[in-house]
Amino acid sequence: MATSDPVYLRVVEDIRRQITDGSLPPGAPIPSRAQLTRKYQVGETAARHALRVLAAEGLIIGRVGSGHYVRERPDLTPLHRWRYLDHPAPFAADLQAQGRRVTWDWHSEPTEADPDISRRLRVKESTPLTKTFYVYRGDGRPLQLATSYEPMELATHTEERRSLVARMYAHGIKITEIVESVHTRVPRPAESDALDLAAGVHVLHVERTHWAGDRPVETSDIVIPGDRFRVTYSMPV
Amino acid sequence: MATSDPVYLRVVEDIRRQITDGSLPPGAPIPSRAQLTRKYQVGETAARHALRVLAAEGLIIGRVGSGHYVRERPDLTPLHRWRYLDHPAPFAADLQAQGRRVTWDWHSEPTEADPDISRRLRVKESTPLTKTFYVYRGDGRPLQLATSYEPMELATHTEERRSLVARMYAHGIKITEIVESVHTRVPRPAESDALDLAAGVHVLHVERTHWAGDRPVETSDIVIPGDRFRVTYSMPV
DNA sequence: ATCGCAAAGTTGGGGCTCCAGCATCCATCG
DNA sequence: CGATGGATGCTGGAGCCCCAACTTTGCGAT
Repeated sequence: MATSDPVYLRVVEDIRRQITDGSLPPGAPIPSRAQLTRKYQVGETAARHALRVLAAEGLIIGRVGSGHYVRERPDLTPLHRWRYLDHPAPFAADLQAQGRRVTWDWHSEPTEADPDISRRLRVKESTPLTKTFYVYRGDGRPLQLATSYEPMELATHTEERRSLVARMYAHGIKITEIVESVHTRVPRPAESDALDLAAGVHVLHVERTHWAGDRPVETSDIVIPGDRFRVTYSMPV
Repeated sequence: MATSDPVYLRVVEDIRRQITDGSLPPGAPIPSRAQLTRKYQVGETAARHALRVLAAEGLIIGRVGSGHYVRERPDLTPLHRWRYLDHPAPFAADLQAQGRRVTWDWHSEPTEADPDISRRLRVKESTPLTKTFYVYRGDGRPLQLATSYEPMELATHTEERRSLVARMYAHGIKITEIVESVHTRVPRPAESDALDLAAGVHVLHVERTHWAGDRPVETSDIVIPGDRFRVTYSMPV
């Protein structure tokens, strides 16, 4: 706003405006470093920094050798990778940070054919899947349920306390993207039991799928009680 | 992991590990650029980049002239600033990005004494507050409700389509932090009406407070229907 | 013993440069 | 006519440098 604002911010704000108001639609290419340098009369450092900030915000994506492009779907959590790597359930890391003792246990079993899950993993219904059921507890009380489905040949070593990402990596599969969809709903009876839910309490349902390139390799349903679920976070402006 | 990994990542991962395993507790100072350069035998660029990444992740905070420190509360949304500046309600920007036409209207009125709100704003119960009620619609259908409370003398110009942050800035108040707490609950009758909720549907309740330094200057309750609320986001790993 | 001030350290903005690796495109060769 | 190969342009990593603004610290003077 003021003239003393860092110059890279001018670039960031101008491009951001163009993206949010639609003049740069999804998929549109962003000017390259060299072009930005000329267009906004800034140094290369500022141009690079602007692109890096926009990429970190999830608004654009850089493709090596090609250029930067407006993302199809804005990416809400580009920089929170670390809190997802060691836990199949979100918020567990946050709860730990809040000083609560989080523990979890799980067991795996083969799963019968489930059209919905097969569709999510884009495999034939006959493909054998491994279903792993997790219960998360905070200070002893059940906090979250997670049900994870993986193709059976990939699901080795689920008994180990290793993250999915690390396990897949051992198979030569590199997880490149996680897609989550969140909504709330009425709990199923089994869920009410497992979570020790009071009558009438709803749950947050997170449907998460791990992708390796354009192939889904794991999908899970995470169920979080609405009354016990309370996340507090802050952001510096 | 591989030796070909960028060197700054080695620094990031080592510091991150120390923070998550507790050897660097909240408030602890992170070595400075110069110290990191020596300690990890990397260039200054790599050291700076590592600190920038950790700061962007919300794990550490940099204080000019002083140093970087482990944050007390990990910051979940450092880089999503932009999506909060123009909307008092979260997800509105995301819905727009999904191609839905989001509109909203609002009206302000003075509010009677409310101990709970006064407590949240840390003002005496006698302090006059302005209450602004927002309704967000996506393609005509009600999507979210928001009720915002501000001290009356700050709440001028709420009739303008300006963001809270910009309005406060005009008062010389710089919003430095936003704290949100999220849980789900049963909707109140008025909310069911306004949101056109089917029976039995629960809502997401977001309690948001804008802080200027250590002083809360606005607080709002945001209500989101559980059935209509569906956010999908992706993250590159 | 306390106050004030200067020096040293630190962040954040900005600049310039080099290079590896990848993508794209076009021209040339079979 | 089609396939191959090279030139060109782009990103991302990395190095080194300079400077303004701010904090912290310690010294020296009162």
